[in-house]
Amino acid sequence: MDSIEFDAIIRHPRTIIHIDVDCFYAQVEMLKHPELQGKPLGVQQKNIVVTSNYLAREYGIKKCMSVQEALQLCPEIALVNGEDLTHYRHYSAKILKILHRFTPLVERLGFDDNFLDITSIVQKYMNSGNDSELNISINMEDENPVGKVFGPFEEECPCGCHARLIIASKIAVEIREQIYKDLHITCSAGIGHNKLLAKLVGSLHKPNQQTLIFPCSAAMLLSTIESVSKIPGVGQKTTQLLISNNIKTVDDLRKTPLEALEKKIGIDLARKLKDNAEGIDETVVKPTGKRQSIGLEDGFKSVSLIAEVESRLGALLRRLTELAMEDGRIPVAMRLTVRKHDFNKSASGKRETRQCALPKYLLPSSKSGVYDHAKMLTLAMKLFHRTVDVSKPFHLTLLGVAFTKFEERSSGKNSITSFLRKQVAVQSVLDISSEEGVSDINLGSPMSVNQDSNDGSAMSTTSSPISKSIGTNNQTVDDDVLNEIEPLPKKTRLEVWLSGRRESPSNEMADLRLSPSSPMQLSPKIDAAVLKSLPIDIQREVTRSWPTTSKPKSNNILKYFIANK
DNA sequence: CTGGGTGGCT
DNA sequence: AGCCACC
Repeated sequence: MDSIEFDAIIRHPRTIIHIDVDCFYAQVEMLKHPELQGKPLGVQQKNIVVTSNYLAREYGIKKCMSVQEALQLCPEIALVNGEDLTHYRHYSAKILKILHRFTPLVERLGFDDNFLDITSIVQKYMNSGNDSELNISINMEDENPVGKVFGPFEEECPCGCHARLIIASKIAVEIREQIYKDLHITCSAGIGHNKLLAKLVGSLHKPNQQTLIFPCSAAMLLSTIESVSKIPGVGQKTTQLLISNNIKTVDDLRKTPLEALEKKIGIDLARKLKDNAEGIDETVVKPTGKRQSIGLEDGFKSVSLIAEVESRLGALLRRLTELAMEDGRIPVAMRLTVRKHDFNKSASGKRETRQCALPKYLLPSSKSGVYDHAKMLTLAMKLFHRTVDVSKPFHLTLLGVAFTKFEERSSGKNSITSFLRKQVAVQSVLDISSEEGVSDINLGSPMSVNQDSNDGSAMSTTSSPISKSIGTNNQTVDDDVLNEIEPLPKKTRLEVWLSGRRESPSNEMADLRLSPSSPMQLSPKIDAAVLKSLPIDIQREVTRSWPTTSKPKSNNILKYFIANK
């Protein structure tokens, strides 16, 4: 037995707390809507109730249940739209700040799931009865843990972990109390000597509770969870792989010899799972740094028109650049995500992504402080054309855009890189201005193409930055990427009209929505004229009925304007 | 009739 | 770039 294995089995040197915010989205929504206090509440994204408060759960509402199902179980449930994650992100950041008061060793999984390695904090309390930096008093006299304890209380482990875990349970109370005091948000906690145990044990008693596990109960806890799918890291695919090998429970996993398992599922996975089955997990708490990507997605029933793709991407990009500004770092790559409608499966198809560099001149200059949204959209559309063959009909069910790499800034805003970047930015502004005329390119007005009047007539007399830059084929020094873009077809009236609509996130086509009870907002006359103005291939595309699971659609352009949510 | 994010591995 | 996983 080597020393690592030795450590894992009879020494338990680390002390880990897992903090899980109770039904996070639902709690945030209850804070936003105090009038819903005491009522069952669900958070809805598209047709899904992604989470609910505990009152709603009493009716049997589960995570990611369809709205219809949820309403059947609990007709009086209040449903709140949770597609915009801004508030959740906000609270998540506040929670992280509180956790950082205790230790920088915080690993986040999602917005509401955190591991803290408090080994050194516990050590300080063990040594001196307090932590000089962490100004929190802990009752060292009481030898009993706070909160629940999983498993029988057996004799102390010779490595001394019992005392450490008991102190940790008191620190967990402090953490939860501080989060509640500052934010009025409740959390549950799990305390153990590794991440696996801390996470699993914390889920035993919720909400607003905490549970400790001593190492001697580890194997028992793992037996208790039964299904292998409960092991963190074992998702749908791995579960199916294991089940196809007749392994359903953790005990099945335990009974399978390592050598046999390695042959079935691969050496790495086999070793990890065999360890986990015994409650062994040596993975470290990896402090979560800055996000590696910042992205937004929008899902929908179907998008088949380039104009709508452009419109939706424009909306996503505007919000994305806001997020990037909040983040403060400078993105240097852009990724586009699409999900194509899959006719073979009733469920959603797989995603495809395309990435490209984000040229420096697209970044906010220190002068204007804004992104050039028009060129960003042009770049995103270039990625789109690289992903989707628009010469054939396409039916997308999701569009996403993300910034995926960020400029390293060695120091603050006076660093040499920052200085150079400003010079470049200013230079590129000058270049554009001198070639196009300052009045034509409106750097200070993001996405003017989409923020112009709702009345499409304005668009016919004012050229957008996009059409301008294409029409003049401008060759600024920094156009090394954009000048490769094949010229977009001149905008049709339909496209102009569509892209000129004011949008709201996830509701871009609201103006186009037709309901049986409301009069049509698009007159048949305009309809025909718009249709005629389309290129012939687009006409065919727009008027073609595409196969669906339901009855064939009529050859009427209006159906493409009917709400797709 | 399945959400909107993230990160890691290959 | 895709797959898988997590919340």
